[in-house]
Amino acid sequence: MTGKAIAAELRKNGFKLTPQRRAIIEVISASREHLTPADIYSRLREKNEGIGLVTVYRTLEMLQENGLLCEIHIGDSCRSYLTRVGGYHHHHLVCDVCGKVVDFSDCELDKLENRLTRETGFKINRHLLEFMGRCNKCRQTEV
Amino acid sequence: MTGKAIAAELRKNGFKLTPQRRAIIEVISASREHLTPADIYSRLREKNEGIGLVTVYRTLEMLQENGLLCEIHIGDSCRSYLTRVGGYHHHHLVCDVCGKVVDFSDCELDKLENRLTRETGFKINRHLLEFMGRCNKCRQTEV
DNA sequence: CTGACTGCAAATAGTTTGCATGACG
DNA sequence: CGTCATGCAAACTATTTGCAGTCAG
Repeated sequence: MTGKAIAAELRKNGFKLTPQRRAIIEVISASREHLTPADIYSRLREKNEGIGLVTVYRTLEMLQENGLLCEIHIGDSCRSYLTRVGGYHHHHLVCDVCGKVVDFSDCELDKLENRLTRETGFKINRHLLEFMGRCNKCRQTEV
Repeated sequence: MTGKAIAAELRKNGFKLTPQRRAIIEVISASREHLTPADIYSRLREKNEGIGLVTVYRTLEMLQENGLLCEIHIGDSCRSYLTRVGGYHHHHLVCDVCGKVVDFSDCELDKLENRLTRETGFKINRHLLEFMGRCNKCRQTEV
């Protein structure tokens, strides 16, 4: 999903498109990695975008509510990291060493979900699935 | 896993069994729900156990490193919650409304894991899987 | 005995809120 | 123009660290 597509989506939902929001969307769209709010903030600073950290937080919250970016839980510290914009259902494969993230979408969990629904009486709305390991590159570099 | 089993495991690994640690283990073992560090602390306080919040944090960290309890990510705030002791591989089904947690162990992810390994070159070490929804009871109570 | 453990206080990190100002639509 | 958005400062929450005293083994 491109930055422009996101902007269009926001406009459609009645949100204002400020320079700050554009800048934040651009940074997220341009990155292949996962980013924390602080990461985004510092990248904006490097680009000399006058922006407050508070605005980053508020914009991220807004984007998330609109399903335009997704959360990820990495490592022991379970802080949320934000990955590039999706809009589509997908999951992550995260490298413990370098932090590289690979997306994948077919999680084949329907059968399991159905079984759990049947056995527990839960109405399942969503799920969180993440694989953690070591990427190809890091397998070679580290012993 | 009982509190005693955990104590034995700790002793085996060369950790000291202080009254504080015993108390914390007891609280966790007794609870069927997920608990935050603060939850555990306040329960201990109610039981008039003289204990510091810091000790709770440090003990939890220690237990986690020994694989004696497991983390869970709930809701939007991705703070870690700690559930009853496992030691065995399992996942959670969490109710968004009341916080009830159901464990399940057979996640049927081997096939997916193998495919991802093949396609990405990752060496996958572990995974995080959680289902979120509404439990049987809460489906009836709320509209 | 002695190193591991505790607990206070203070530091740190991350995030949220109040409020006056500013600008998108 | 009105309303929503920004950004500073300050509040708040969660967690970590320094350090002196304490205790399990």
